[in-house]
Amino acid sequence: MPELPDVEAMRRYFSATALHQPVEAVTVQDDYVLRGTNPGGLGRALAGRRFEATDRHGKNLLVRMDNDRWLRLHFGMTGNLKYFKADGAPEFTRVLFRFENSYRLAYVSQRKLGMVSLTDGPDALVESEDLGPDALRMSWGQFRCIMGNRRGMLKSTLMNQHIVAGLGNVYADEVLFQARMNPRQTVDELSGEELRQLYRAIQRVLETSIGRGADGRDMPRRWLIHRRGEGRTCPRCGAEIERVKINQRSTYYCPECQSRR
DNA sequence: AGGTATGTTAATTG
DNA sequence: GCAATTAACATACC
Repeated sequence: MPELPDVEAMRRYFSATALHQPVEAVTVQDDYVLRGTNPGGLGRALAGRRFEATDRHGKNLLVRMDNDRWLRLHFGMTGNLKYFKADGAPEFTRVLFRFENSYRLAYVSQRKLGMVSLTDGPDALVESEDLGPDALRMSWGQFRCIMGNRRGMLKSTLMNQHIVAGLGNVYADEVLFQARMNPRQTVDELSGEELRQLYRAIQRVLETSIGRGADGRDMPRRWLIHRRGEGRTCPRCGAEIERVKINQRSTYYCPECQSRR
């Protein structure tokens, strides 16, 4: 689930549910996900505080507290938030925030590859993690500048969070499909016009996905996202979709529409 | 048993 | 500094 559009959906969910209420307690059910803190430290940092605002950078959800410290949530390969009023918690809940109104917010991460930490804010996180600009907020000029000296494959470059933050395996494939570019093509092979088209494809794919609630099933009919799997065909030309490994990850693309030049 | 899954990091080599 | 490769991490499913 958690690439940029999914995290944006979670950010909106957090904003709509868990702001402005004092945190009564924090229960860490599995401290594997904590980074740079521990259950006691997290509890002391949050107890009695209120969450006041949310932000997002790439795949990171950031939440500002009333003392201007920030909570950072990253969801790894599996992850979700669940706000509820009841006892117990969803399966695979790793951290549970309990509010004074007796509601709870569960940070759920089945595979425990997510990360929960404290930070001084978005800028501090970008600095400490050496993240590239947010894929949806970067300007064309910024993108052009960043890609200027790169030589790597398009797929690898788009997925590298240190270069551009937010695209993961699924959306990197979708962007390249929409831009009709081969995932193995390298950045330095693109003309200025092609780079511009790639930028536009990133913006369009992410905006469309967010606009549809980041639910893969609701994406446009002609998107590649529906054709990830063996023996599927291209929604544009009917050719068989190919699967290759790039960066140890399955990469799907249409050999006809996305042929190399 | 082995491969796969929407993620990140470190080590190694060129 | 950049790029590619490999391994590791944790867990469920086919």
